[in-house]
Amino acid sequence: MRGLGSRRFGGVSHADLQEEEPSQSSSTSESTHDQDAEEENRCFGTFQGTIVGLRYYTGTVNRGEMVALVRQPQNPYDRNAVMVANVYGSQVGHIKKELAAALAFIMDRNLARVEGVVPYGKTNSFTMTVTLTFWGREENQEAVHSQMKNHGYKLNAVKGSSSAASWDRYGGAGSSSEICPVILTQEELKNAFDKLFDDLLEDRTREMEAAEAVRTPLLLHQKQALYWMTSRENSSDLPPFWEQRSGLYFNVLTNFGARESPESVLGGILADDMGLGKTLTTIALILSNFHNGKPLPVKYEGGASESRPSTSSTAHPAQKGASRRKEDSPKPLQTLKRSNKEYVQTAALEEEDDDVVIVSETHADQRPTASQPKRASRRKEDSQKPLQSSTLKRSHKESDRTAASEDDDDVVVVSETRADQKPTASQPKRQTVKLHDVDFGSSLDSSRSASAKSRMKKGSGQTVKLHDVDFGSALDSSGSSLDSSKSASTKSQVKKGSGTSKKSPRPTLIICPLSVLTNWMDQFEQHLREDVQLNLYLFYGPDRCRQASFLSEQDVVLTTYNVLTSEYGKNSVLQKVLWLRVVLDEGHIIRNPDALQSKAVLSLNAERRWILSGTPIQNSVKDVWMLMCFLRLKPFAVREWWMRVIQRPVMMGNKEGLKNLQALLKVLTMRRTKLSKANGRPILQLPEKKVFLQKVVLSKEERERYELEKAEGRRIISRYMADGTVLRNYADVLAILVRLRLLCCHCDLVGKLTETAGTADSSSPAELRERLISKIRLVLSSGVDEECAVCLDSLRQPVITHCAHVFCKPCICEVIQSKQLAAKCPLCRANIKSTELLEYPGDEEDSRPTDRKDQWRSSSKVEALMTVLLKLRSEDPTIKSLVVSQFTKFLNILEVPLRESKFSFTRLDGTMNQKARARAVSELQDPSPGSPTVMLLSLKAGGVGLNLTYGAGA
DNA sequence: ACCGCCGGGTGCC
DNA sequence: ACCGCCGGGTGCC
Repeated sequence: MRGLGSRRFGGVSHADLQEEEPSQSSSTSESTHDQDAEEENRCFGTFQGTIVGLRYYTGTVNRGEMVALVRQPQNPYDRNAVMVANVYGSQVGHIKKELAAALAFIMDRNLARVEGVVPYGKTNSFTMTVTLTFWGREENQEAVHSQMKNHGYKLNAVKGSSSAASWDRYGGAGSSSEICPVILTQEELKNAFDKLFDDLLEDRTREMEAAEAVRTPLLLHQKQALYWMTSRENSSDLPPFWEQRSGLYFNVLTNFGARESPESVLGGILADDMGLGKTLTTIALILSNFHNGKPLPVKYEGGASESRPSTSSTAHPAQKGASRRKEDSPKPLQTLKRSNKEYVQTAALEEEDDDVVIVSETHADQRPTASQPKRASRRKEDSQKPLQSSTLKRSHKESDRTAASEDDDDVVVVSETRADQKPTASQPKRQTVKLHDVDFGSSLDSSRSASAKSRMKKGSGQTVKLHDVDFGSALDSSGSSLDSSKSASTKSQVKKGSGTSKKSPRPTLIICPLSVLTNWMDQFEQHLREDVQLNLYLFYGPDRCRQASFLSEQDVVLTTYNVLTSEYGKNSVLQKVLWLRVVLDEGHIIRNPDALQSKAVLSLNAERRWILSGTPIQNSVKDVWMLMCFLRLKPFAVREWWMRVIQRPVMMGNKEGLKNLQALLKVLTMRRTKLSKANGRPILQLPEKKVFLQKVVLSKEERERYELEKAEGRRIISRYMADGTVLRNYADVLAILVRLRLLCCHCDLVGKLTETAGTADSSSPAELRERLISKIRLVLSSGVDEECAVCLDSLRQPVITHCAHVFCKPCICEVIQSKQLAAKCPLCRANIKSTELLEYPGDEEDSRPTDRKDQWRSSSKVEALMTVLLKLRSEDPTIKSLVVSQFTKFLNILEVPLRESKFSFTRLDGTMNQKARARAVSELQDPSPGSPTVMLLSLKAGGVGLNLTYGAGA
């Protein structure tokens, strides 16, 4: 569906992604994003057309500026209408109707992509010339020419370098002056990127110390990253490709000019290799750069500190980064003075374990009398939920006046102590809630809810606004357009919304894959000074608090992509809160714009946005678009402009295009590899990696079984090959390969061959169902990390289609819904219906090998492993080992001999909840004698981001 | 639009 | 005059 975007660019926008508004064009298309760029690259010619009706619209264009042509089939005056919009999405006018009649035919049938450039700018207030260029597949050229001819128009041929060069002058989005485009290979692209980042390191050498709340000293390259990130967040620089020219803000790629400055991109991409400390750097950023380059005002246990770094703001490196900010005037110290403080305490929560003390404080100039103790937060703490904290015990009333933001507001601090603390608790729990509220004078509670309400109201008002604006303006739906007065009012409303409480947003939202959730919590614990009281809320689990007011008061809210996605569309509280910053860990996982999680992420409101990713460009340039969308870099949040200005030129080998892409990434990205150097020295000194490859010879019996299955598998696959049905039977093919790999581990891991490799066609519905269920079970229960082809992430609520392909249920349902009866399987193009989806019934808990010890038997691989483990233990009884397998059932088998040999071990696999995972990791890391020395680790659950350091290195 | 088009007013030079 | 011409009203799709 979105493949059509380039032809009806208005349909693809934030509005489309966020609000899920039905697009104006109701047509659907099979084409994918890729095809746009790779196949429609022939220029059919150009034509001088006319834009009319300028005086009815506010959108303006400059000389040489690109415009978008958008079909308006629903236009009541002319169903052939073609609307013209500028880069910000403001309508400029319409294509004259006679020409529109010709274009509509071409555009509706995708015979050509029509791009417009305004060569002269506004010469009168009624009409305007536009140079149209037609691009498309070769086989459609004739049809386009004849259609134009039928309407009395003749395309000007584009031949030779002269016209190409003139096209380039209009914005350089077309072909380069070379007639033959050079297609860069993936490899060349990657090299170009790597070279780019190498060059970058030379001018990214400035450092910044972390705030004192950060305990772990930063390595040099981390200080450099911190400086860079801080300066990006405090930047008032124009976004890439924007320049200020004679009082106007000007986009050099599209030639779009605007009177007001486009918003700076506050954030970017931290693309360091794994292991360089992206997490620590991010934690340091959160603590070190709150507003105006000041540290996050955290409290310190014992009340000894008042967030000291802010008192030395002039000396703090953060200030250098912040100095470009307009309103950069560090608040004088006296605003920090504590006067007329008033502490109120209330034990509020009834939960046996969770006494709450509200400590509030008033300002000198406030009515000091009326502060009423109220229950601040009704968070019902599930004792299972590991609530992160870096402190264990705290006194009842300690409250620090902290410099919170430019507004010097009052800060109400609501904190809580626990009555019965277990000093030894491995999971210290704590609830510290800081309320920011201006007028808490009368009743804390009522003012709070009033303020929260007004904030919420403002928020939804903004949404309504976006729905209401006309189509042209809706193209710019980031809610921050600078162009039209309508958008300007939206913008001011946003400002107001967050300013109702005269507070800038406080919390940072971190979104990460489930597998690294504990890692984040551990790292907060590990890297913060012990006495720092950070309000970190884990937004996870069934009892998570969904109160916007509560979340707004946190310093950090940590959640997963799955939680975010599952709340998306249900009026999620995460979308209501205005975040100070949103951090996407493993941010490349939003690279599929059709995936729900991508849409959910784009819908978040934040001042600053960061993408953490070891591999920001996984496959190609295409991956970058979603990142730019997330960062809200104008004008690329609208796919049309990204395609036209960056992606298509790059894919066609246009040097200018690649240069532009590089310039873009250069500004927004920091990337170091393990081999990178900081100030001439390697940034990382890891012990040398040693790989020992031990080949295990199968026993005779195992080998026979293996060969048998191999022959059978070969037979089945070659039959599919002969029939040309390999794709259709991919599940079977996968099954065969998985079976062979399982056999290499242990024969008991696979059942009889006939069970899974069922015959393909003709069976009763019941048989079909049976077969599909067994397939999905095989795909899922093997422990292989199977991806959903729609969202490219691990399967969530897996379902299997009648064509035997497995997807996340929400993903495939969305596909079906968008295509209705025409829905086809994304993998094999077979027709699919939502009624035919079969859900995964769950693992049949058949005889786990461990359950039947009597029947347990070993295998060659098990023996080999045990030999190694025993040898290691005899050399060093405390040595710790990780045993990794893709197959959780194999881990089951391994438990038996491990127990037999009296190994103490832990286990981490995908079935374990967060708490269990955390316990498994911490147990393994326990250095005391008798602690586990082996961890059984499933590759899927532990493959990404698990921080399993042990010993000195930590 | 410093146009084109429409339709009413008008009618030798 | 069932014309031509004049000049005011008007104007995207």
